[in-house]
Amino acid sequence: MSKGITSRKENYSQWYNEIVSKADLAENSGVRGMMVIKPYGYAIWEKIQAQLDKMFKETGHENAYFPLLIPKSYFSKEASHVDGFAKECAVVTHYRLKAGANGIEVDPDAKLEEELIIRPTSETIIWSTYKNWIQSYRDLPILVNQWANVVRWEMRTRLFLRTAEFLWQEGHTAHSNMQEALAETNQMLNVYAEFAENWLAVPVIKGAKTPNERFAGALETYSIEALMQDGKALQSGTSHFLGQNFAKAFDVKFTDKEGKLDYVWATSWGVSTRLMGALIMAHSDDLGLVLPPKLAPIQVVIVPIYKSEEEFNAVSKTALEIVSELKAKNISVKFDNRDTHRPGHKFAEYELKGVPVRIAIGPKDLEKGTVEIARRDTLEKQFVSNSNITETIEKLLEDIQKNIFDKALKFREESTYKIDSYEEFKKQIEEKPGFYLAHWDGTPETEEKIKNETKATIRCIPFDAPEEQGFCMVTGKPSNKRVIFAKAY
RNA sequence: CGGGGUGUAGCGCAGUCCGGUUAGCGUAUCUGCUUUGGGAGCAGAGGGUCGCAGGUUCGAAUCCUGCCACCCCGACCA
Repeated sequence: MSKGITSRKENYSQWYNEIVSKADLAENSGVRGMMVIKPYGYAIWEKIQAQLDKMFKETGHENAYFPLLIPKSYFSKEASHVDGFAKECAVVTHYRLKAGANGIEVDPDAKLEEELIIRPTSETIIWSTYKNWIQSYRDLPILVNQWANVVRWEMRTRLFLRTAEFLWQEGHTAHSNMQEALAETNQMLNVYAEFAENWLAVPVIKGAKTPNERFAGALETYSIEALMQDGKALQSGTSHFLGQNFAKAFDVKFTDKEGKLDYVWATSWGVSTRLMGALIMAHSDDLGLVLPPKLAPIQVVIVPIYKSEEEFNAVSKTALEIVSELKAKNISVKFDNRDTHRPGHKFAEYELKGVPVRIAIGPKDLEKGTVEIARRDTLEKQFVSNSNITETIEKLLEDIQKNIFDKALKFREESTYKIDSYEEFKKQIEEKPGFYLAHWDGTPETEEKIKNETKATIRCIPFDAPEEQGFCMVTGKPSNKRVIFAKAY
C-alpha cells in the first residue's frame, strides 16, 4: 500500500476515492458503474441496516420481499413514474443463452413475450400486489419494508454516491386516509433524521422538496439534507407522500366504515448505500476514514509493541485481558498480533480505516502498569493505568461519537449563509460552497434559471424555516420563507 | 450520446514522436538475515497475450487500419 492519501484541499474527489479504496470499503467491478462492497465496507452497511431495521420494527413495520423483475406493463401504469425512471431502466428481453459461432450468445428463440424491467424502485410491483391484499379498512394500514438491491442505469457513477446498482431499503405503506399517510411520511423522515444524527453523527436538515425535485409519482417528497466537507449537499434519505396516485393506477380500493369505496393512500421511503458516502465525506480527514463509534466494525484495536518473543508473550497476556474486559462491555475489539507488520504500519493502517480508538501496549507500559490510548478523531494520546482502561474507553467512545457530530454541525453552521442578492449569490456559491438561505418566488421557472446559471438547486424547503417576509432574489416577487440552495451530489 | 484522454507485471508509471540488445522503474509479492514505541534495512528471487484483430517490415510496445475497454468534462439522476 502506498503511503498517505491525497489531501482534501489538493483534490477532494480524489481524496474520497482513495479513502474508499484504501480503507477497503469498496471497489469498481467488471461491470461498469457497479461496485463490489468489500468486507470492511459491508460490515459498516450491516451495522447501518441493523439499527434502521430495529427502528422500523419499533415503529410497527414488517419486512417482506418483492421480485427483482417487473413486467413492463406494470411499470407504465403511473404516467409521471414512467417519465421519471424510463431513461435509466435495464430491460430483460430473453431467458436463455445458447452456443453460437462466436461463443455463447442470446438465443433469439427465447424472447420474452413481455419484457421485464429490473426494478429501479418497487412501487409498481408492490401496488399491483397490494391490490389483492386490500378490500376493507380492516386490512389497513399495511406497513411493509423491504431490503433490496435496485438498478438505475446511471451515466456517471461514483462509489457509494451514485452507482448503477445499489442496496437500500424501501418502505411501502398503505393507509385508509390522507392524515395517516401524511403522518407516516413525517414519522419516517424523523426516523431517518434521528438515525443520521445519532448514529452516523451527521447533522441533517429536514424539509420538503420542490415540485421539480419530487419523486416521480409523489405529491410530496420530504428529505434529509446533509452538508459535506467540500460544501456540497448530499440528499441522505427521502420519504414520499404518494397520495392516491398508485392506488388509482393499480385500482386499489377499500370499503370504509360507512361502506363507501375509496382509493387507498400511500407512502414510500428509502435510504441507500449512499449513506456510506455521507459517512465518509462528513467526518474523514487527510489521514483517512473517521468512523462514528456506533457504526465502526472495530471500535478498539490493540497493537502490541515488542522485540523478543518473551516480550510479545508478556504484552499479549495483558492485551488478551483487555480484550475480554471490553468484550464483556459489548465493545468490539481486535487484537492485531500479526508479526508480519511493524507497529508504525499498523497505526497508519487503522487510522486509514477509521478505527475510533487504538491501544498500544509495549514493555515500558508493562513496567508502569499503563497502556497508551489514542483517539482517531482528534489524534490525542493518553497513558491510562491498567485499572481504568474499560471505563476510559467507554467514555472515549461516547466522546468521539459526540465530538464528530459537533464538529460536523459546527462546519455546517459556518458554511450556511443568508443571502438576498442574486449577484452576490452567484459569486459566493462559487467561492464558498455551502448552504445558502434565500427567498424564492415558488416557481419552477426561477428554480430552473438558478440551476442553469449556477448549478445550485433548491435542496429543500426546511420545515423549521421561520416565517419571514422577503423578496425572491431573482424576480423580486414576495416570499414568506427562505429555502436552501446548494450544489449537490 | 457529444468533446478530450488513457490502455505496458497486482497497483502506479517510463519507453511510443524518431521501429533494432534479453521491455524497464517504483511499489506490492516470495526467501534469508538484521529489525519492531509512527508506514523498516540489506541481499536475492518470482511475476508480462505491451487492450484485441489485421496489415507494413528482415525486425513492431513503437508505424498504418479497424475494433474494444476504461477515465475525465458536458446533457440526466438517490
